[in-house]
Amino acid sequence: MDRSLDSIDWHILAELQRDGRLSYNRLARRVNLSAPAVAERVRRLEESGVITGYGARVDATKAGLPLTAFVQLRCALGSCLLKNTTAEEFPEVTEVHKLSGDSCSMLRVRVASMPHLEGLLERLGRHGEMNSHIVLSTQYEGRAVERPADETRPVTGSSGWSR
Amino acid sequence: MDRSLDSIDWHILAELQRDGRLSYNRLARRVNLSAPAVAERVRRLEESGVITGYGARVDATKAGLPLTAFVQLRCALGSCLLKNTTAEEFPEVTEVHKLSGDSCSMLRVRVASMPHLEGLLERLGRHGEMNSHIVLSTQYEGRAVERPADETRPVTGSSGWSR
DNA sequence: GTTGAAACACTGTTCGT
DNA sequence: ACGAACAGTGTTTCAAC
Repeated sequence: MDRSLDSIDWHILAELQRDGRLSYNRLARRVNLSAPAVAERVRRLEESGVITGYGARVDATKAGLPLTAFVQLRCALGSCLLKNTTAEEFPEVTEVHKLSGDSCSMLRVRVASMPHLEGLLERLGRHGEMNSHIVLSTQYEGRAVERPADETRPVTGSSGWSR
Repeated sequence: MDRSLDSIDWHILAELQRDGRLSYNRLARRVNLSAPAVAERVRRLEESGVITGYGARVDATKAGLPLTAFVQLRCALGSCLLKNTTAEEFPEVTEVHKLSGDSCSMLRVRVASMPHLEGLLERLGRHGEMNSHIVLSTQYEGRAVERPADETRPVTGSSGWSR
């Protein structure tokens, strides 16, 4: 059941990520399969959890939330954000990642205005040392999950440390 | 045409972000409107660019790309990543943001394995000073674009600096 | 995995309020 | 301008090969 994806699966994933409303008919034509066959593959991708759902893509800026920032948080002892708050308290926080390295987490936030960001950072700052980075512009985003190139990419060896 | 979104629009956006395959019939029922009325609103949201499309959500880990990292890049003069490379050369890079502050850009990357990441960072490192943060786990992600709370959030004043 | 058929559901339009 | 019904079309899903 955890068998890897073949190239037709990747083709299906690419098409569905580009247009999640494709019918099995059209999708089947694009991947050169019949509708029932493609329906069965999609069903398997959904049940195995590779496809988690379908959603509309919304332009946050056009919707009135033009500001994005990344916030690195180094949690203070006993006031870790993850253990002391909920997602509902911080609707501006769109992502929370635990990190290796000197900050324990990386937050992504989205706000309507600079005062809004200022207030948010003040509320976040109570939970530890903060390092915020305002996004001036987003050059590239929303790339589809693609099949990784299976070519082995050799890393330059450090001759002085190899034996 | 750039008129702001009312609460029904936000309700529609919430439903469509949760399930992009909702028919106008079901959607209309959920927002207490008729199908033609809701179809017209969705059409406007699409044409005004608030809704940019519909797509399948794919679990990158389940698809064989379990590693994510953030990379802050401080471009070296004359070898800025954005001006000297293309998206095709770096399929692992899923986002590129220009930043304020000491690093000129924040990259988000997604790879299949640690050697894969190592090779990628070596290739990226040629374009400037790098600061990478490996994501250990993602606690929260994919939050829908929501209506911002319009309550003004007053920021604590700094009494010593106000007049 | 493919083809064909039948039932179903959806969309877009038209009309009435 | 909104809501309701109708007709046409496209889709899904089953069967058999």
